[in-house]
Amino acid sequence: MPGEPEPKWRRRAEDRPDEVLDAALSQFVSRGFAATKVEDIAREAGLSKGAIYRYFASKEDILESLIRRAIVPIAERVSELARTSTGDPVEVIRSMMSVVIVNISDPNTLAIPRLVLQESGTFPKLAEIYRREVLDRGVSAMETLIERGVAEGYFRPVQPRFAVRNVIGPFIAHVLLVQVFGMERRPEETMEAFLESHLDILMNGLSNKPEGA
Amino acid sequence: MPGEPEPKWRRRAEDRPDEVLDAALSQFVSRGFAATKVEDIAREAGLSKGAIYRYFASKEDILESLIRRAIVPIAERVSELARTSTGDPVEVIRSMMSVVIVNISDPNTLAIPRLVLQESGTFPKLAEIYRREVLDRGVSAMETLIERGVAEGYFRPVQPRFAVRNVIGPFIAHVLLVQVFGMERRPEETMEAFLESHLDILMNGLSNKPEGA
Amino acid sequence: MPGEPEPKWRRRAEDRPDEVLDAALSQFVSRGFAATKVEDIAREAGLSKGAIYRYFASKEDILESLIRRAIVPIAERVSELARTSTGDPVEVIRSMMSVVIVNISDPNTLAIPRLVLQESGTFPKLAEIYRREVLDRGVSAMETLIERGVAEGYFRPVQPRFAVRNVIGPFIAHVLLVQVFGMERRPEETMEAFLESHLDILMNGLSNKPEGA
Amino acid sequence: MPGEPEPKWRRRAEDRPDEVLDAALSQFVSRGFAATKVEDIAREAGLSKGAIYRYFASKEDILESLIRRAIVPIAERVSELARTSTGDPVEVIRSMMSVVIVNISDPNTLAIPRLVLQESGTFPKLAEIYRREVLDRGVSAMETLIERGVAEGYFRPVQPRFAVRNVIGPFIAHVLLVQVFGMERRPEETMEAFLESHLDILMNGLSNKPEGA
DNA sequence: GATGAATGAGATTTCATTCAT
DNA sequence: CATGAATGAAATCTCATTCAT
Repeated sequence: MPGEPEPKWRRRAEDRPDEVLDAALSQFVSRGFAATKVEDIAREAGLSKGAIYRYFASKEDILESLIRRAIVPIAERVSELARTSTGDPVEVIRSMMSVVIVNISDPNTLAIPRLVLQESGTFPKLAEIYRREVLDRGVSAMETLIERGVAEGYFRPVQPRFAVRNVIGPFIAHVLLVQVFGMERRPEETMEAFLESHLDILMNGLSNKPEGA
Repeated sequence: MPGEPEPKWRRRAEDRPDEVLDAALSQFVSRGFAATKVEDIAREAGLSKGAIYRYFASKEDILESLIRRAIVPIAERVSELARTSTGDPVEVIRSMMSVVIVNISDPNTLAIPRLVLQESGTFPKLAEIYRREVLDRGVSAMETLIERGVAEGYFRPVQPRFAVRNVIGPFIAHVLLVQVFGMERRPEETMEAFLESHLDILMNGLSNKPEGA
Repeated sequence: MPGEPEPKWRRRAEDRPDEVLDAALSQFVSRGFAATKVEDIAREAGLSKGAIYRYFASKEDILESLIRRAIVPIAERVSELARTSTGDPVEVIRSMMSVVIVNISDPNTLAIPRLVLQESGTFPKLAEIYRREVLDRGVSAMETLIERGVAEGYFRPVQPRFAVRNVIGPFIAHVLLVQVFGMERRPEETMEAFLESHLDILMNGLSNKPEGA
Repeated sequence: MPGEPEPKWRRRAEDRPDEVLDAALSQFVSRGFAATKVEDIAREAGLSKGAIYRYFASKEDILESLIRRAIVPIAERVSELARTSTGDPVEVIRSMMSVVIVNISDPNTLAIPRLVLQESGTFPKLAEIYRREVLDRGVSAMETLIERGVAEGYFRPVQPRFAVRNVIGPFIAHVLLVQVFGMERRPEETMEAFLESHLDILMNGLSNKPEGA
């Protein structure tokens, strides 16, 4: 004898697309695109299989929309970075890295490049979108920064196009080892500690050259 | 013995599994595991769909076998590296990197970690095998090497577990940018040039510390 | 009364069903019943999908209503024909044919038998309705007419049940060839010219019998 | 304890396509293309749903193949007709009509034009194929025949392009009335009787012209 | 009433795996 | 043994119909 009939569903056209993408992201990342059923996404998004197709034309469309949605804020952040890059390049790099660390720590942000990586074989378009929108901009901003660092005497005369790899590579390695391959991490190995180590080695090198040598 | 007709269609049965794995590798990498049909593999391997199942229990079994087969020589090489690691650690790292470069340049070798990466979402077992057999050994060998470098005064007092990321990360970044995301590479950007740049920055750092400062 | 705003979006509810049927007819004919979506009909009728179900119980109900609606005037016309059939049967046939020609030239009238033909496989009920309401009456009226023609000496002693086919068949052939199969029509091949040719051959035959032979 | 294990299925790749088309024809005609499930066809053809797709790319492909297969012999017969058309055109027409009657009496042959008619709305390609391969040839052969009949004095000076409709129309009317709309047929109304009636009316007309008038 | 979001049954199509030949 | 025809489970996508708003 409940007074309220409790409706079977609710109309929420506004919020659905984002909810579907959220659900899809989580499913794609944990099972891979091919192994995720549209019904899995629907269930997690809290609606029916058929309703998904009101918002997306196909499963592949969901994937692509997902990547595009995630890319917008990243691209904006990168553009901003390129503009504000004045003063000691080391400090710029350090603050950039802090941003990266924050993002890397958020599974949902990290999920995007993971997904692009995972599915780039099957959907080359994804890799291309990501490269065009994120990498081309981010990498070239970083190159410009290093170039300036060299020109202004902060850095040794390195080749910026290569040096970029030394800046971002260790992060990628860290994420792969820890997140993808599940290498166990000791308690003291925090992201912050890793950042300090990375910056130290990046700036000063491994070599123990006695001064004047 | 020239009397033997030597039928060309008869190949040694013991070679078949390897041919199947070769074909599977090439297909899996270019289309992804899920999008590859057993028939595709059969066609490329030059035998029939049914024959595949004489050698492998399932499509997944092919994938796993593929990873296992590729891992054996890598693991051996890594173990050997750990043993022969005497003398100037810089030289050891340099020669290791040369080996890495050779392997990275071979699409079929590079294909393995790519594949593991691609399919780790769907088959966590793959990531686990790869980690256990390759990363755990390789990374710890590298750690040991750095540890010794620090102990013997070659290197500054860095944390080996972090420093490893600075050694391998730039390679990973390079491969991802170029191979996965298709960032264009200028003619002068050879692997060898990159190796020199990486080693230089890794050892000496970016920072332009004036002597005596 | 010019003070009334006369909202254009409000149409008389009693017109709606007819508008739905008009829209459905046009859609069914051009795409077939199965390939027509209820939403297509709704869009063409200028109302929403849900509103359709206020007037019709199901898509099939629309189809059946459509046929029934079209059949009423035809059946009436046919009954009238049977009554007014006095005097020279040739003239009756000629005037009947004129009516047929007018109707055949109107795509919407022609659409009904086309639709019945198209969907009779899936919905035998349609064929049955059409036969009972139109053919049974029309054909038997025509039979009666011919019978009288024979009895009164206008016609040769033919079998009315067969002769009917010679009267209506050429029209059907014409429509099929031109409308359904798109056989090109020369400018001089007007409906009127065809009617004259048909009547001439129907009455006088093809044979070139010399008088008195 | 039966000695023979009775295999679940049999390999008969040679015969399958034709069997599938036979089954499809029967299903399409009785239920319409859209209402026929691929599984229905499979069941009637005696194999599984999936096996259908070894021989045909899609359900639509089955339909098209069906029409094409049926058209080949018809087109050949028509071409032959055009060649052998010498002597009294009335006799040619009579023998042609006999052929038509035989074919019309075979449900499977009649099924093809019925199917084309039914599905021409949804698949205009079908109508086009049928027109190009059958009608264009058949109709023009008939036109030529009539033309010759007129030229040689057998026929009155009719317009061949119209007269064709008087020749074939009554057959179409007959088939539609009887087969599609199920008008009941009396025992004496055999195909042969109809043929004689049709020929008589076609040649001599309905009109009861008193000799010498 | 009208709307169109949501449902869910069902249809097509794919393909790993089996097994007659 | 090899082959590839055949199976059948499963996945994507469609759309008539319902019902919250």
